[in-house]
Amino acid sequence: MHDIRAIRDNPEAFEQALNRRGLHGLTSQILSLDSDRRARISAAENAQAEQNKASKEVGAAKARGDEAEFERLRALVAQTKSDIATMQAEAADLDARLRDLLLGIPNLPLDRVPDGADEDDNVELRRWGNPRAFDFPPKEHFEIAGVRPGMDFETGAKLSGSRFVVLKGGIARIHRALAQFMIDLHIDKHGLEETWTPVLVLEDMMLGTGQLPKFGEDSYLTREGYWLIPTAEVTLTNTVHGDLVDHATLPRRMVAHSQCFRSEAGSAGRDTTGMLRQHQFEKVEMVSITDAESGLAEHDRMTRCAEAVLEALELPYRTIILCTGDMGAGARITHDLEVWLPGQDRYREISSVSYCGDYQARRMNARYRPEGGGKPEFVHTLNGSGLAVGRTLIAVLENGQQADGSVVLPQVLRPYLGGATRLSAEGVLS
RNA sequence: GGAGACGUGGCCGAGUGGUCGAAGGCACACCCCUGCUAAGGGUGCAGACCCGAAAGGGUCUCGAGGGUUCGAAUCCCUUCGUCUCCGCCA
Repeated sequence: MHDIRAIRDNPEAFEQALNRRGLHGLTSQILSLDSDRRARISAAENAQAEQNKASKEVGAAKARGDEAEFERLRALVAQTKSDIATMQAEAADLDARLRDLLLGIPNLPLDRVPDGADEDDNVELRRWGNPRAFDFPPKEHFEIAGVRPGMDFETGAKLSGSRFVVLKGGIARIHRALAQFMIDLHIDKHGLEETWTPVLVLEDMMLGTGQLPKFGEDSYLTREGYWLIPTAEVTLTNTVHGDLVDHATLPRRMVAHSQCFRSEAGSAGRDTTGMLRQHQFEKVEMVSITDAESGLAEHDRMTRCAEAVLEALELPYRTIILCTGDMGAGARITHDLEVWLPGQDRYREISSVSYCGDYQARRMNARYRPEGGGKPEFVHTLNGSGLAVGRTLIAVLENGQQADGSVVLPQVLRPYLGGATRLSAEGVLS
């Protein structure tokens, strides 16, 4: 959510920044609502001040036993009461409308974010690793002989419908090993705090990180009113929801391995084969809560944390910076990591690392007191995948596949696989 | 699921119809004293919003929403959250 005062102080800059997001004319709408709102508030407050004054005099009159004056003032107060209620209602209505409008407006891109309409305008920052040269046509993950016994889409569909999968045997173990490896790397090498959170949350948390009010159809809502988190960003970030945290505890760097649930409304027909896009998947998520000064540096640090996972797994990738049109609503800048998938012969998103500034913090009302005292300031929040586990599984399988249908696995997974380094063409670890 | 209790400022915790935005403690900031792995004294210190160049003034907020009342942290209703006991259960 945006700071109305910042918009008032510099409407041109705000409008220009929104234009880069493809939004036009919102600023004048906001300002006009805001001035109406303030006029109403002033009127209501002045009326209230008068009533408060009269109320005090009522008490004084009563105390000195002046019944006539008491009755006169009482009647006066009663009379102005309904007027005040009307003015207050109007002010509250305008305030709510302004808030709703502001809640629906995306964050402002930083200057360094490239302008663009869609993913074609994203800018590559760097590449790591060389895609392997195959002496046979590489297959997609679900076509590889060694994978097929352990990746059961039929049973997944029977149990839960499309976009669900059942993993078995060696595949299930590799999947689990990947998640364990990632968490260990982040806590042992990167200094993040391992965190375990609920996957069902209250509605206010979804508002806090920005999934609501605009993107509710992307997530699942239970009968009891709980939302299933689409990412642990929701729970990790909202750990400071409503808090005034001690500055000395910043930055807070957390990592969680969680189930994620997405309805994938709007992506019907995309990535329908394989387990690239599922309704339920696992992700290792990183979240940092920082102060205003260190947010951007933290963004680079977090990007490095995610890149380190891919490098340890020997998976070629590229890091791109998303253009204004491709960036999520809450972000001021986003780095995507795209891993090389030889079966698809292209790079695919496997991590997204975003710096949100104080956008989420305003929604959550999460603040810290600056060092040496002073007014509380909003924290800055960052989130990034480190990494999407299912997609990492795909990348490991496709990049390690052999002509005979077996798969050579990354060395770093060995301790997590009972010493195994290969998945045979029959789907057995060895 | 049954019964009950609770929700106050950064934290703890008093306060049961007006003099309460709210005692006291802790934490924090500054000052004084003292002098060394401590302690003592003083002062300040909730947030949001509105008006104002500022000084300053005003409004609201004691989980949230509504009600009673001239007046609500305090009484009533609803709701969210938390806790305890019982039941069930991984």
